[in-house]
Amino acid sequence: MSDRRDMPRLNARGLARHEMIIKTATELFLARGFDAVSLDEVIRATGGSKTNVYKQFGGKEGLFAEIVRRLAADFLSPLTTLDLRTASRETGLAILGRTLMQQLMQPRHIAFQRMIMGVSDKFPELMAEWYRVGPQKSQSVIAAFLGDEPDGKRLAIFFHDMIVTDAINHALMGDAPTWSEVEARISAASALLARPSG
Amino acid sequence: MSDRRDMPRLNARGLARHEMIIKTATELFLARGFDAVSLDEVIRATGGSKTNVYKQFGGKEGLFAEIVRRLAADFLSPLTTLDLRTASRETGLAILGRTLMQQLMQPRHIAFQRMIMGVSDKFPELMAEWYRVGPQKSQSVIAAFLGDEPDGKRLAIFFHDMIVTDAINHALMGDAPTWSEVEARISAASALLARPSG
DNA sequence: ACAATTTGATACGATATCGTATCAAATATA
DNA sequence: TATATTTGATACGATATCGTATCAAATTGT
Repeated sequence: MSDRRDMPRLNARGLARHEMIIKTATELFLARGFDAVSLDEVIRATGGSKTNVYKQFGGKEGLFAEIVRRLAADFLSPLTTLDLRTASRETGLAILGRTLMQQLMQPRHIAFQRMIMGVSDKFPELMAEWYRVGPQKSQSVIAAFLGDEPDGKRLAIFFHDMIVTDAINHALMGDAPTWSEVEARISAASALLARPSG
Repeated sequence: MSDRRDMPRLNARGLARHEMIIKTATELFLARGFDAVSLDEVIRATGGSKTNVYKQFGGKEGLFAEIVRRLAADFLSPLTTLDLRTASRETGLAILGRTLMQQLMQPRHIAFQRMIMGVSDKFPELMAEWYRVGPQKSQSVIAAFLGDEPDGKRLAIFFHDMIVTDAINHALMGDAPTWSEVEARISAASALLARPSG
């Protein structure tokens, strides 16, 4: 329903404000969530005025949606540039796992996950979009590496959730695991799935 | 810092109000989260007056904390009454998994998980308490069934996260898996962990 | 250089929140 | 029965929110 008739064509100044609003609001939303951040606060921190937010994004929810979409797409970009053609099954899984976890354990991503889950009832479509470009994408990359074996898709989900879930839960409650603990789990999970019929 | 000097000794009426407030507020918080529910609304739906909330719980946050503690402890109670002494490793895991997922896939639990994760930055200790009586408890039961094998604790976490994570993610975005899909995952995970050196 | 559009600063209305305070009604206690 | 305590209903102050409206300043295009 976003009606673009009222959208001004952006100046250089307007474009700068557009990006600045997104940048500032991103940090505020990540730090405190959607509800706890007011538009007035975003504008105080950004400069300019609310005019921009309402003309360019339609309002607070539109701004939030734009921010979530940008963030979600960024976290997993390193995963697509790996070349695993010479790696063994176990080694390849371990490399995938480490690359993935290096991204997901960043405080920004932890904050993002908290933010998106907290509003998943209010914005289910945003959560769905996150899932597609987040967990689902990771699982696809893993499944592609596993090849065409039966149940490859399910095994990819298993591997993903084995190495990701508990670490993120701990991080969410301010008790992130050490990196060596993360690596230990990746090794164990890789070994588990590398075995013949697995 | 909850100072109990101002807490009245509860009447029969007072006790009834105490429980009624918790019951009403529980449903409201589950439905819409901590921030979106106002105390005035809780009282409108409960009857009585805000006097009770402030004298008995200290305020909105105290009420929320009490509610989270009660809910968290309830979800997994069925898990402790299972007798798996005659079950094979694979069958026992499957039974544990099904019992667990029957609880976790309930809409009330999905709402609870969304609620607790959304406020995990504001109330990290509440999230920690949830983790202890939730995932950690489940993992303990699973580990106990697996016995004293090396890495049993880690395998229990793996099994738990393999069957739980993806289903809950889908449920959170309003796309809960069918029960037969849940069972298929439980079977696959049980088989995976039932193999000799697993 | 001048007119049209976009952006900035600010004020406003309507509404809502939390926590406290007041005083009347109901209940418990002596 | 008389007194003390708890509960109910309500009002209040301070503060905050969103979305809109107004009008001046800056920038763009002709």
